[in-house]
Amino acid sequence: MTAPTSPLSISADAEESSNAPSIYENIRHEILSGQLEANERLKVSELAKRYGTSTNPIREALQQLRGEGLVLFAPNQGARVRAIDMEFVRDVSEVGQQMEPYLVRWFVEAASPEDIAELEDIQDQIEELNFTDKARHSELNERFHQRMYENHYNRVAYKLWKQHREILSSISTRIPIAIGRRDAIIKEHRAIIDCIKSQDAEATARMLYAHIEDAGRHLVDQLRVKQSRDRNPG
Amino acid sequence: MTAPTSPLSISADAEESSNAPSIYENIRHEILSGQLEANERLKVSELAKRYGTSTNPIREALQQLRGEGLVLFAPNQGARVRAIDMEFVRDVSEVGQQMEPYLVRWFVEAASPEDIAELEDIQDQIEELNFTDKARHSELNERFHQRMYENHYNRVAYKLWKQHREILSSISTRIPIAIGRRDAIIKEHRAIIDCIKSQDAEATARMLYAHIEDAGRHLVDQLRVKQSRDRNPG
DNA sequence: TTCTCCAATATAGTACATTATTTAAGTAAT
DNA sequence: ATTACTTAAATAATGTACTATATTGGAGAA
Repeated sequence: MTAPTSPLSISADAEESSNAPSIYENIRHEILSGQLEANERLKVSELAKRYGTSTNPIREALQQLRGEGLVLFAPNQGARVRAIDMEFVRDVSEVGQQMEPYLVRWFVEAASPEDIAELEDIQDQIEELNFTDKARHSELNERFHQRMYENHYNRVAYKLWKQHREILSSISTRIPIAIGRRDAIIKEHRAIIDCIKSQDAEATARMLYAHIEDAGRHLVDQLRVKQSRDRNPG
Repeated sequence: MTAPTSPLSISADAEESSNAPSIYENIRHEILSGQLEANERLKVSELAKRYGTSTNPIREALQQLRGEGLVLFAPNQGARVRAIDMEFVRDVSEVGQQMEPYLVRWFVEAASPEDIAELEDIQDQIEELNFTDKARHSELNERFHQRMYENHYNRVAYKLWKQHREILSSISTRIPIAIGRRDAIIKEHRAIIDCIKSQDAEATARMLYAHIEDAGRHLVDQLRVKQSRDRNPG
């Protein structure tokens, strides 16, 4: 219904990302994709050189990211990349666990047959892909969830979900999906669709709560494995 | 335990507000307190003159507020104050309604007798004050809730709550509290304390869910009254 | 190694230039 | 006369260049 996209926590729908990615979007992507490491210092002059601008636009982009929480400032020491570590992922995931059931209830009430058909179509694509392409799977998975929430009347909640979702999917593309988890994802998605079809908002909310919990646990577990591997390589 | 204050959605605990309020904090306060009106244009040069600085610090403060969602940008048109209208308040309140039960569950598990005693002490002060001072009541009410959440392990959730709480209390100080609501607030707070004492996390969560719902409805209703008054004064 | 101090570097703020948008005044058309 | 359109001057946003102040990091001495 209303337009989607927009960076921030609370923003109204205005704030549209135009075609050319801004410096803000670039740096944001560099942080989420891991090109910029955790706690790495973000030197303004260095970034300015890299992006071919003066320092002012860089500083403003960093301040915006600060407001979003992806960048931390210390007085007279400038900016650092927010570490996206296990605690942070757990925290963000648990917030999502609270929000998604809330968001989906409205979808169950308001969904048209076309909405549900589209959801099933996305799920078909997920199953067809069968986890052969991690990035593509992540994209489809995001579409699946987004399709349910994007028209929610609560734009604050939607934006919040979207923002957190971007953080989580940025890591999930850097982590393997365990075989057992693959089956579970498909089962859980199908179960959620069934609940929506039977118009049972509370049941859907419960299913989704469990689904996010499983996804979050898996993510944190895999992150723990990765971290211990990174520490003692070989 | 951990220090309070901090602007943003996701930030780590670093970001401390030093003693002297920054330009960012000043503008933020001006927005929340209503000194800057909804959708009012935030002219950089004007603010710079007012704060006795050059334009750069102003621009950076505005970008930070943009990241937080309190300020909206349009290309080549600069910043505007995010309208804190009924829909927005409803949205923020409903997000809180999802988060607070989650936050309080942990408190119920972890609370020491001293924690509970402190909570009762704050509630005593609220009842003693008996709504004679709206600003002071709002402060105590915030303390009551904050006391339950401030030590939660999920810093993302806590910061999010805190940020939203500041938005809501900024309006609640500008509208009257209906007589009936006063009794309800006291009853609900006492009921929550009782639930905590009996160590029933789920019951506490349910009570709190209802409490936030009531508070949110009251806020939106009063805002509706105020808005129609503002339109046809007399 | 550990500490001190100084040079190099980075941040944070000021001043200015360029480009786009507002605004209002003037003109034409209904 | 009023509205709609044009246009130009004023104003504001956005970006560059530079300055002052603080921190960082490394050489050299204890």
